[in-house]
Amino acid sequence: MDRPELGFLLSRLMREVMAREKPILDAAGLEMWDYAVLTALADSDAPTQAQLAAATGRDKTRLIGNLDRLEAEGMVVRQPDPADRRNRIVSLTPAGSRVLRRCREAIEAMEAELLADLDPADRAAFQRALTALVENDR
Amino acid sequence: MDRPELGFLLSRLMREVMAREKPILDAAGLEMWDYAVLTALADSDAPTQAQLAAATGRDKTRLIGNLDRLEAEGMVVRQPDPADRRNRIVSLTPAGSRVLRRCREAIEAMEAELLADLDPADRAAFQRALTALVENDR
DNA sequence: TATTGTTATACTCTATAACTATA
DNA sequence: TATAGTTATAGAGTATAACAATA
Repeated sequence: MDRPELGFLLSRLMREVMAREKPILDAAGLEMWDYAVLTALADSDAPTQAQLAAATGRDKTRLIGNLDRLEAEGMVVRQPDPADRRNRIVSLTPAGSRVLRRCREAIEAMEAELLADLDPADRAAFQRALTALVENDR
Repeated sequence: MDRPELGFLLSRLMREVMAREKPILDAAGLEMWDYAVLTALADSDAPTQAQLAAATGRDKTRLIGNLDRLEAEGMVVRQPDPADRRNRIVSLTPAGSRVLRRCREAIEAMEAELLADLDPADRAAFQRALTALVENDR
């Protein structure tokens, strides 16, 4: 066949990455989206739920279930914004930070293994290109 | 933040690619999965539905709706396999081939544009790495 | 009995529109 | 009136099990 299309390759690789992430997140009691939310929280500074929804590309109504669960498990807290009490500021708890760090380390190790067979120069170019493509489409 | 994770980057890029494919497929009256099925058909040789399901990574029960629609629109035909009449052999019609070729050309042009800003060496390495990663995880 | 394709069912995920409380 | 967060509802997508025809 022709060279496979980008969409085809990306979806296959995405499926593989998710399959390898699943046991790690399961062990931490996290769903895929919980992890995305925790990661976004670690990278932002005291976001409102609306800002957090935008940062994760998740709809604000769908974010709520994740936050409910994460809050019930003590990984995040929601506090009213004194400046505008319609907003709720979301932040990581120490427990949430710990869980996130553990997952992140395991996932980075998994990714290193996944990429291990690549030629080192190709690996670097791959990561550089991927980052650039995502930056461009912002 | 740390370097973004592979899963994060892949999902963002995947989302962008799908967003750019959508108008092309809409114009052809195809859903995303219809296109995947047509592509797999062009690359395989007279597959049964089970083989086609495996090739697309789609469950056999979910494939049926796509085939029903594609057959109703005259893009594929299902014929009983004379050698084993439990099987149904799926094949592209000339009309299906035409639609597929038009979409494929448009999508390849879209991808070329998407990758146009990359350094040429990085672009080649990116495609090489992506292909290798998908091959490995087969 | 096992397998291919199909249908039926329940379950999850998603999108949309109300609702509340604040502004 | 408009906005942030929440809830409710309906729709799409998915997984699973059963079924008919054939081997």
